Amino acid sequence: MVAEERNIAADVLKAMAHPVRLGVIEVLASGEKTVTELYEELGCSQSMMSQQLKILCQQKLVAIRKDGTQKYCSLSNRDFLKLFDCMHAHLRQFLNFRD
Amino acid sequence: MVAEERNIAADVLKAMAHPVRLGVIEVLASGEKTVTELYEELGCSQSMMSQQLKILCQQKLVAIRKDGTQKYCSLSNRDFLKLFDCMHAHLRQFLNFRD
DNA sequence: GCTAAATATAAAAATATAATAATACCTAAT
DNA sequence: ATTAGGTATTATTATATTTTTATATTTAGC
Repeated sequence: MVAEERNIAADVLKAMAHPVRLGVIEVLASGEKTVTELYEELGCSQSMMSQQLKILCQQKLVAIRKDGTQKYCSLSNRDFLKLFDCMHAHLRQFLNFRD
Repeated sequence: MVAEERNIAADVLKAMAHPVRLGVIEVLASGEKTVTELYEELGCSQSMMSQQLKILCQQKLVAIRKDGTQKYCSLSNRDFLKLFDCMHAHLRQFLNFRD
């Protein structure tokens, strides 16, 4: 990776590096959801969700389609779901996190 | 992932979400390096490198062993190297980044 | 046109991160 | 004991992120 790629990659990772935004990615792994479904499921405010979704969309991690008065969110790049497996292993193996 | 796991995972991702720290991980993919080798190769100050290494160590992404007056850094968890492949694809496919 | 539901934006305060410069700490060798 | 090389820490300033609250926008249905 050249320096400029690393800058952009850092922005993408930063977009994932937040509990709510990670939650969004995880929930969307099982399919499309509306904004309301997301903030209810993740227990945060509507405003918070709207702002966090914007960040995820900017980095093209999430895509949104409009239908009437609602917006449906889905994952743009399911490839990053691999991260959750790595992360689970890391939490357990290196950060001694157990259920 | 439960909420608390997401908090910790966010911290791990945050540790990776920085151009210098991504650079460190990438350079260490090819093997152990001293602190000096790292900051020379990545073109940043010694102080900066020391601080960034501390963050990577805290999240157990990098391990350090001491030998005399030098410190040798290596990757604790090579599993996250997968990220670079995902990221390359993402940069090209979604963020229209070309060489 | 009015209303209500769904979503977005703005503003502000609190907190965190980034970057630099200066200084301190270790350790091996003399 | 001093020195020099390698690394860490601290302090500071600038900038960015997070979170909350209030308000605005959009659209469907009446």
